[in-house]
Amino acid sequence: MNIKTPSQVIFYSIERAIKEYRKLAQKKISDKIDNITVDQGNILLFLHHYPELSQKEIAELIFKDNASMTRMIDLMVKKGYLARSVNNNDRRRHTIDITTKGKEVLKKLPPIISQNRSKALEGITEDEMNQLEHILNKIIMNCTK
Amino acid sequence: MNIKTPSQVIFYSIERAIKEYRKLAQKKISDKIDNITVDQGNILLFLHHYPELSQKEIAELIFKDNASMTRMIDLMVKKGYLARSVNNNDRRRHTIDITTKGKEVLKKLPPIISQNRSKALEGITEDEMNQLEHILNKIIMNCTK
DNA sequence: TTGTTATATTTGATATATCAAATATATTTG
DNA sequence: CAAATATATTTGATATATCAAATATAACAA
Repeated sequence: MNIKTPSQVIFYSIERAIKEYRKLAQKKISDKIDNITVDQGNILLFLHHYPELSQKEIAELIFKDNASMTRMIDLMVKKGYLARSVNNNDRRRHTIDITTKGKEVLKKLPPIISQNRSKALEGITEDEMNQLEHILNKIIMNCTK
Repeated sequence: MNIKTPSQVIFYSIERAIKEYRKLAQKKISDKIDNITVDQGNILLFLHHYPELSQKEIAELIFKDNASMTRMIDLMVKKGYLARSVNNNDRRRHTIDITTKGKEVLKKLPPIISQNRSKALEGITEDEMNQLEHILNKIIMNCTK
């Protein structure tokens, strides 16, 4: 396969970068909190800031499928981090509440996440981050339009 | 959550970009080839170029776990794209051969992939690709070192 | 050569991804 | 209002991700 053109390599790099970051993030979270995945942590954080979110809305925010979201929330309910009840304004929707156990996790999460980001972005300038953001947005637009 | 700093957003963008690209790629592949996933296509391509690859080596190339690789190859054998046999030089390893059915897929794959890349990278300069590559590599290094 | 250590693959358990179909409730239209 | 359509969630089927433990073979060391 000799020398690869940038376009051949670029998606490998994107994929690898996010996978390595997730691996790091999961490791650091597991070191300090039992039984929580990166995605479960994200769900807690979003629900904390926007308590009214429906499953569908959370799914969009963290780029998951509705079916995945049902199962993730199921699991988090089973583990005692969340409680699910029918929303009386719209009985199709569910209201998701964070339990005391979920709130305990929420206390520990932010510093870990911010350390993970710092580590992963070490030596990268604000300017580079903006470039990265800008180019990735182009790719996202190209793929979704 | 008001205004987000670049570092808060960047991993979301990376994740979203690769997910949207994968979605596009899978759709375009499924349009023309039955019953093949993006990853299965990648396995075929790598095996085509490097027939001697072991499962472990393929796994590294496409950033998969060994356990995932076992199951992916199992499935591809079951579907008739690959044949697996013990390597007589090292009986721990398996030799993976591409079947006639697998070769049929291989013929159709490259133009689809190249179209997908072109679409996803439309309007992005070579220079931007190199920048992207460079920054992503920094992230990868930071996460793995 | 035997015991120890290393490597490749598999298996089990659990979590997530994705599509399509099913279910329940809301909303819109004739 | 009744019928048609839309939306939110669930379920089933299949694929992949990840860790840890098991298995088989190879390579090395005493």
